[in-house]
Amino acid sequence: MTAGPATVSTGGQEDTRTRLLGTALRLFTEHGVEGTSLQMIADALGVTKAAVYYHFKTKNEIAEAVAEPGLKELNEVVEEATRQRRRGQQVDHLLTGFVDVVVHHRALIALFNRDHGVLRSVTKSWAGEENFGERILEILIGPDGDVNRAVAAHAAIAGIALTGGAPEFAELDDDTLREHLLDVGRKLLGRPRRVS
Amino acid sequence: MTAGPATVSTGGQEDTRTRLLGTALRLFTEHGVEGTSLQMIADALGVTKAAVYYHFKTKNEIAEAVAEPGLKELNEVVEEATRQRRRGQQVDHLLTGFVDVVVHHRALIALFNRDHGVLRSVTKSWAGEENFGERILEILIGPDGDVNRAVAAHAAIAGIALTGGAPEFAELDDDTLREHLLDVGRKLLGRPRRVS
DNA sequence: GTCTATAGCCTGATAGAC
DNA sequence: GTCTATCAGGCTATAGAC
Repeated sequence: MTAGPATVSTGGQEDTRTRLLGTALRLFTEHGVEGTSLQMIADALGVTKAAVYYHFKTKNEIAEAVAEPGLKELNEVVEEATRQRRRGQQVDHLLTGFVDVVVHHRALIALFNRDHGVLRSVTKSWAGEENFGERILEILIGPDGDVNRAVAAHAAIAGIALTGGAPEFAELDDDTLREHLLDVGRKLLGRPRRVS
Repeated sequence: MTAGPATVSTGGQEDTRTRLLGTALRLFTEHGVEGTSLQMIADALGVTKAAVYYHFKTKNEIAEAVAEPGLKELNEVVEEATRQRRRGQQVDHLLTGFVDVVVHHRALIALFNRDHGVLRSVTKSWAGEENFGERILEILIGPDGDVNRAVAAHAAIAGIALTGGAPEFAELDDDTLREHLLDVGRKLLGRPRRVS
């Protein structure tokens, strides 16, 4: 929010682009991604479809750009978790970090749960970073993990992401939702509750 | 499978319809629902688009018809669970029944995970039966369930469905997958392992 | 660099002829 | 019952004005 252009060397170029992403997010939230046409975005901006096409070559590029903040945060969480020494710390860091990202960007997640399904948009590959969804599962499962552990890890990621974006819990405040989602992860991954 | 027409009083009418559903399922599995056009279905059948429209008024009707066997089974599970006397029995019956349906129809579930997300196609309303996804959650949560229980139940349904349809576990045999998915549900819902 | 105008091709969907 | 012809609307693409 507050996309202040400040004094960027690129000048007003970012202006239309960010304005476009803003209204795109608004329309996506309102009508879903598939339910939002480029025409609607163009009309809301007061420009033509071709003007939209100039900034983003495809509709998917717009969706990716909208999702980027959340994916970027999640990527940082994964990298931080990888740098942890002990395996228990890796799992705990990843779990809490994942839940934080989900809670923080739950509006975004609710959006992508509508059209794609989470495993496709969150767990799959991201622009640049090769499939970092697998990296998340690798850390959670561990080197000596069996099938049971793999199923549990998979269910944890899917359950947390889908539940975090569920409209039923949209009114819950961040802290409460985070605590309950953490509980889901801890039950499935067998991590004890941290002393606070 | 083995859609034997047998001797139906309606004559050869069912023939084209079932043939259509068969190829539709095949194409859906291959390219996803959104990725399959009516043109592709018509071409694969050797007919025109309008011929397809004669049997199904809309593309969604085809998808619903393809998903119907699984939804029908799930509905029976819910009704059976409702008839159970004690609440623990209701939860156990629903959990095992849900896992059974997921495992049995995992190809179908994998299909709908791709385009909709499970909570939209499995948990939402079904032709005729009003939103029976809520009925599932009601039973799992129970009359005196708090928010923590609601989040756990939601995560259990989502986690089981998405994990059951995940391609990573497609090669697993039914019994193994069922056991691990049951474990997920038991951990989240706090049900002890049944003595076998 | 930024946008308008226009067009191509495909989709789901309808109306009406055999 | 089945198909031809046709429609409005979607995304993608190019040409050219400022």
